[in-house]
Amino acid sequence: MKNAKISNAVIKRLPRYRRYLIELRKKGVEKISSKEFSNLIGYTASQIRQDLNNFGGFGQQGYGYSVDGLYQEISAILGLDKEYRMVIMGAGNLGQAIAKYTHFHKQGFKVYGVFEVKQDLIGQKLAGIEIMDYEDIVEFVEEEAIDIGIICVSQENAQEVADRLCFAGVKGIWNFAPIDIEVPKHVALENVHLSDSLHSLAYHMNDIQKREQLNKEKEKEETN
Amino acid sequence: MKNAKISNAVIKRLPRYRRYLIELRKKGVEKISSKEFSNLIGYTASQIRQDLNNFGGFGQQGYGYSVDGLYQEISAILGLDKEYRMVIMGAGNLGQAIAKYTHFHKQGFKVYGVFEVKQDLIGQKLAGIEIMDYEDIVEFVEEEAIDIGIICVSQENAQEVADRLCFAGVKGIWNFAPIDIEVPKHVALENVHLSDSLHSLAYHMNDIQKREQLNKEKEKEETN
DNA sequence: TAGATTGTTAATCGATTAACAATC
DNA sequence: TAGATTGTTAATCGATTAACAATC
Repeated sequence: MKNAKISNAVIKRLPRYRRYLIELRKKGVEKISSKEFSNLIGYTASQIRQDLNNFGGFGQQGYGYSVDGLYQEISAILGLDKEYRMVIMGAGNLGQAIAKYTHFHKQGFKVYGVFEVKQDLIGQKLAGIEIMDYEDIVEFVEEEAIDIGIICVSQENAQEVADRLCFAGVKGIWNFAPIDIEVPKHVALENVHLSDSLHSLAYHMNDIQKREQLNKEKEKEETN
Repeated sequence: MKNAKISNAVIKRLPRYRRYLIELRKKGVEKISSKEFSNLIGYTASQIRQDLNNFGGFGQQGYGYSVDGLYQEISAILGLDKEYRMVIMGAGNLGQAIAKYTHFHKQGFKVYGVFEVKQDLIGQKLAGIEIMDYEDIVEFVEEEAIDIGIICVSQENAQEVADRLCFAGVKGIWNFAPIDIEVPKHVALENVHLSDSLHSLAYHMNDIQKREQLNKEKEKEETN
């Protein structure tokens, strides 16, 4: 159990557990059973227990789980008890928005620089963070011990930027470019494909409408 | 086969297929077999054929799939042959970035208004789009036949904004607030939980490091 | 001790992969 | 016709759910 590979399905649920635990803590709830948690979060009690037991026995038979204890455990599993040093690649709209978005900063994910190729942007400041020359990225990552590179450049440049970041030694890449980039296996990669997400939304909207249409037609037939 | 519910795993792969087909088309490739496509995209040939056959027989035995034909089919399945009328809720950093991001506009997802409660922002323009009073959202959605509401407000206000949008009659909600909102079942919902994504990245970074550490220790032991 | 709820094993379900007959 | 590759059925794999003994 100690170093078995955990399935990605489980990992993707952890941040969600954590969000609900934060809310419970705010409300002053001290303990919760897997059944109560199930009613709240919508996963089965069985799945909750199964998920948590991948990492250890955090509960207590006959009692349940300590809300704060579980929150601490999940935070540690995700590595949120550490700080992360980040750079943003690309000072376009998305890069700027992320630089300004304080939400991540509060959670220990801190932006130390924004990198650009456009000479007119270099030297300016974004929410107190300097925009620097893309040419200086490797040196910066090494000297500032940067952990994460956030890719906010165009599809065309994303792979080259990723290569440069990996060469410089980042441990993780958060990719917002609408393309599948490749990274060496010792670098973690997380994609945020916004277009894909929007396309998926479009599908579901149309699917709902198509089903409503079909139901109406069926009702009509039954009336006849 | 015609109106069977398609699993979400399949739907999530469709935009990715489509992206690769666009690239192939750009390169002038006219036909592709499931095996060639597999090498390119990284899914098994079997899965590709299985996925596509949920919607119909788009291929031809002994030949393969027409790149352009398949692109058209998948676009139609996703509903990308239509236009979508959108509003952005919240003119903060994220709302502003999305308003300015032209990528979606080019794909037929058009923003017709940004809504805010902060009086000092109302009346201003963002990339040519007017910032309007949140109080006027219901009327606007009805009059302008808005399809999609994009939620870029704080966690605290997200549910109330979603309720208002659903009441006004949007068909889909694209939620960027870091909270699980609830919508009636006739409204499609797609979440972009950026924090969750970042937390998942943190996990994988730490997991890689832990494994490297373990390997090193094991090697040491073997040398002794 | 009795009741509650976990941790864990076993059963089920769904999704992916393999195999192959159909057919271009 | 022979070769290639699909569409589809069957087998496998992994993830979810159910069941229950362990234990607080």
